[in-house]
Amino acid sequence: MSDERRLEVLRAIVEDYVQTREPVGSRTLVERHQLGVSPATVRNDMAYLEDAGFIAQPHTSAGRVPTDKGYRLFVDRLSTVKPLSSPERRAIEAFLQDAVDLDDVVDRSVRLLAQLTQQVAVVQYPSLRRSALRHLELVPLGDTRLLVVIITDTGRVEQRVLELEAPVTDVVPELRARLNAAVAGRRLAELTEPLDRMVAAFPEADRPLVHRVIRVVEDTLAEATEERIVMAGTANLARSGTDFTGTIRPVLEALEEQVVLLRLLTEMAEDSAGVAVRIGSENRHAGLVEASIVATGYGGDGEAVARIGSLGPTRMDYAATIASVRAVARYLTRILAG
Amino acid sequence: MSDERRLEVLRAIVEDYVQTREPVGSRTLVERHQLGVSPATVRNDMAYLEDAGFIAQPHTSAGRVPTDKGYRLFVDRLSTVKPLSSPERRAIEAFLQDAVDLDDVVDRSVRLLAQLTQQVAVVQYPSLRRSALRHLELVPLGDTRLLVVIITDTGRVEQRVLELEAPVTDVVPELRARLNAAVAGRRLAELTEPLDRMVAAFPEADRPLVHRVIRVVEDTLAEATEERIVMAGTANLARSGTDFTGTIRPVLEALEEQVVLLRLLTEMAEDSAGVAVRIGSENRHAGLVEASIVATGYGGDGEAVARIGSLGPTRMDYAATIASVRAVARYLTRILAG
DNA sequence: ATTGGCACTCAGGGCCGTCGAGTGCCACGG
DNA sequence: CCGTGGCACTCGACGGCCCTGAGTGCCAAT
Repeated sequence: MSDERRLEVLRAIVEDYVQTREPVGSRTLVERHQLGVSPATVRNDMAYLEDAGFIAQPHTSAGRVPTDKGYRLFVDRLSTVKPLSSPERRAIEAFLQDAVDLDDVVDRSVRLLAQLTQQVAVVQYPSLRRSALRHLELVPLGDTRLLVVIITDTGRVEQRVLELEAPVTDVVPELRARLNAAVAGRRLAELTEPLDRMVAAFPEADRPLVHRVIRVVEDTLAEATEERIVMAGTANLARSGTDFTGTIRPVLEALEEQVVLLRLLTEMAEDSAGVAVRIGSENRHAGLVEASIVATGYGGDGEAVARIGSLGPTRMDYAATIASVRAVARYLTRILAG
Repeated sequence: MSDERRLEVLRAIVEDYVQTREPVGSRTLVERHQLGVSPATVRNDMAYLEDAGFIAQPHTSAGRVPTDKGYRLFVDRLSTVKPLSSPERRAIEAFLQDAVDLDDVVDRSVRLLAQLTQQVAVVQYPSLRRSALRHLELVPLGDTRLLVVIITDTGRVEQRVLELEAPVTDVVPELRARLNAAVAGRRLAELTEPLDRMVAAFPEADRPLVHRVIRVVEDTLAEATEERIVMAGTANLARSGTDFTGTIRPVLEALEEQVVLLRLLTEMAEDSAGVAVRIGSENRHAGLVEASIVATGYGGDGEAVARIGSLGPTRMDYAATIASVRAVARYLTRILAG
């Protein structure tokens, strides 16, 4: 009874099931894969795998289906990422190259990934928290309103309107200059001290205004809830050979809850290859028990600035999906840096 | 043979079918509605309505189902908008009141409408083309790049980066001042002349820069393709008593094509009540032959600035949907104006 | 440990037969 | 001329029935 062979059987089951979407039995298994043993032997191995919780039968006298645990073992130990073909790579690069601004880059990326994986693609906008500041702009609007525009090195622009008690003073130009000197190129974590020092340079009377501006900048950068997510390929959920027992409704519902998605994306720990996989019930969300998510970070050198991922049925082609997600993330990172 | 009664029969058929989702026959019809005639009579009327193309039978010996033409007649002549209950109104108002910025307003509106109609809600962002400019901001990024930020009176902010041949000159502050003087409060259509006059005020050497900036502002405002659309409630497409023969896939696909959606929304002519309805095949789009759209404009006094709508199966409760769309549009307009 | 053999299980598909809602048509009466 | 009751006919939906075939577990043999 070789442990080796049992794993081989599991791999065969997963691959077969992913391809055919039908429970796979011992006979067809030995026919389609070169296992070198008889169906009876495979049956024994299957019994073992079932005891161990890697596979299950939908009903007596049916073939076996991988469980979440089975898929997990498969992606952890058995699957080898298949690199994309070089025409594919070129297509990706060309497609992303044409983007005109950040919105366009993100939009193209998410469509591209959905197209490649034939699943639902999800891209998180570059996080403000981890981005460095490029520029701050203060624009007086009327007498008592001040527009604060925040521009990050990833090209993202965020704006907030401040309602002031007192009329906007003419300290604004100086404040803009000093603010920019203090924040340029810094990240949120590195902001507090230089900003505090800066306040001291202003006369007592102007301090309230200065404080409010600083406050709104910090709040905006810290505000995790403001994270935006873009999605594409939801139609793929309804593909002909649809998976998802019953309806896709709970999945669509989960996808509309951006909060849920964000949590999922950010919580996912990455394995050594830099790609995280969450399988079925590992997603702690009722609507997603039949879904798997493959995600990775992108942007920034070293530390990722946001995440990108693909969501599909647990029965997905993990190797291909992982390859696609990785590829798009890599090109995306390159584009943003350039 | 009263024409009156035939219409009454059609109304009964539509109402019954919308409620039960089942082809309606003559007997059940007279049982459920007070038509005051016998089933046989209704059958004659039905035969007429079928000849006229307002209803159809899925198969011989089944009840009748309204056709697109039937629904059309229904919404045009037979349906009376039912006003929302006042608790509903208060809830809408309270919900929208809490919004903090434009994104939030739009987001809340679309979710709200999806919730009210139990369908897919769609909101077009306030159009740049029809908005008035509030402010322009020019921010030099490094030596040869210039960020142009455009802020409209609807609170929308758009940005573009210009790559320049020559280093950014110190004419930028002056350009900013003059630009703002020239454009403030104006709409796209009213821009050309003041901008042209303004160019003359600059020395020959700076003209190329000035022209490029003007160009990018005009382009951005004119660019219809940049229109953004926000959507919510796609999960409602997969509701239990699902309509849509076969799958919802084509509908999801159509919804992902923002271009298609935009065209639909803007093309729709409004009837006297200010609400436009497109039924089934009236949407010239293969994926939407089983869908109807109810839309109206919002924002701006007099002339609408963008559109909001709800999409569902042709078999929808038109009266209720129209009421909801109208209500949300009205509150949305009020919020944006305040 | 592996294998062939064997008895057993069970979902799915094809094949009626019944049921009932629904239709069209026609002849009759106000 | 319109509305009505009656009647013969249609046809999809539903349920029961049987058969088939893929699949299983177990056991004795190698």
